[in-house]
Amino acid sequence: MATSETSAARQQILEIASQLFYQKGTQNVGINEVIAQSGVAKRTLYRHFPSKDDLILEVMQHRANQWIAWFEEAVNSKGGTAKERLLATFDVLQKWYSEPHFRGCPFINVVLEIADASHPAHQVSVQLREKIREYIMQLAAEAGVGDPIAFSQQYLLLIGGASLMATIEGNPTGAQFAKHTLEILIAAS
Amino acid sequence: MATSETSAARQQILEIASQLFYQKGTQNVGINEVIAQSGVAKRTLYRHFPSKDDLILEVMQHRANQWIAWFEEAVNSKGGTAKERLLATFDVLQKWYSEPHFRGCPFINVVLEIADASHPAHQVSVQLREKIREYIMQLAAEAGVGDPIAFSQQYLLLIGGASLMATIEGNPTGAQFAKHTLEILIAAS
DNA sequence: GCTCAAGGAGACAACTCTGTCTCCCTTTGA
DNA sequence: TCAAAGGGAGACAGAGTTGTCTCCTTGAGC
Repeated sequence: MATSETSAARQQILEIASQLFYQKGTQNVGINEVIAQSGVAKRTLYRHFPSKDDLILEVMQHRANQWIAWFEEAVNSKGGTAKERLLATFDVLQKWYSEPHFRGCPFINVVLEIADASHPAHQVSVQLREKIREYIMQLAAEAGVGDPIAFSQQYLLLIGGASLMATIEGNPTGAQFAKHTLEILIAAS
Repeated sequence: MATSETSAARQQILEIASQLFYQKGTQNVGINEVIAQSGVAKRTLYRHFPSKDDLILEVMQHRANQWIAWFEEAVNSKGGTAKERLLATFDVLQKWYSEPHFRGCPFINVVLEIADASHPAHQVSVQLREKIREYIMQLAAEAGVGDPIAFSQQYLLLIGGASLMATIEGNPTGAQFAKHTLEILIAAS
């Protein structure tokens, strides 16, 4: 029997909502559109998700888990020294920015789309940033960077800046500027 | 006689809308709230601004003009060498991030809040970024930086990253990380 | 075979939003 | 003096939103 957590309808709703929320923005997608695309009854959606905000939260949590796993895996599979992997992060990101349906970093998008800072989905993005920082800090320590904590903060600046450039100007090459900056930071440390 | 461009009601609407849009987000402020706070009739608002999108556009254009003038003035008044002024930009920004009612960079906010990239207000932010870049490029050239164009792009990364950090984490100290990074970039050029 | 949860279909309530419209008053320039 | 424009107050249309409710069907485990 399909339990409440693994039911096909639930998975379908999450998948469709994830796509729609990303492509059009959470605020520009109505529940009616989600159920129409999912081929699911409204009653069914509200049985699994008490409110639209709950649905948004769960979609973002799922997306964040997927993203960090994908990111670390993509970087680690590049191999090489820790320094090489640090630099490779921006190659991975540039590929992401260049994907045909890229419409900005979903975690930046959702924070700014939902102006209310107390919205739970806001925390998902903050926590993801922290996970990224910790991963980078580890790589930096391994690469022998002088102050890995400060370095990881500077990294957050660069990844945020590059993602913003990709989002606002639709320009994926911010990643290369960031990579170049990172190289200088490592050399100077 | 108060012409259509300088009328008191028009100025009042722009001012109130500017505040409300910034504090709560353009999408979370209704026309009814703008007119209630402005003490103006709905008919009057629509006489001056054909639609809410027109109002948003005009508010953002006004804000962008104000911002770049304020920024350049604040930096130039710091005096010192071109290099010192370049670095001082992030002191100016940190002060901005620390203001009591700071709620993120309004130009980043509006782009991501209005998910539709074809909205005219989107262009205002893109153009402002370009104005910032040109201003920085000039300073960089004056400071004897090797490649002022590439440098100005890297600067956009840093200002975007710092503004994002201030917005998402409510942490104004991103400006100091950015300043430190900028110092290294200048030294390495 | 029976029970009960999951699901489909969709009406409906109770909002909110933008933009239009009417009616009337006030100010000002010719 | 008078016409025209600016403005105030607010009803209203029309579309949109989230979330609730009823009624019906299906299927799996006991």
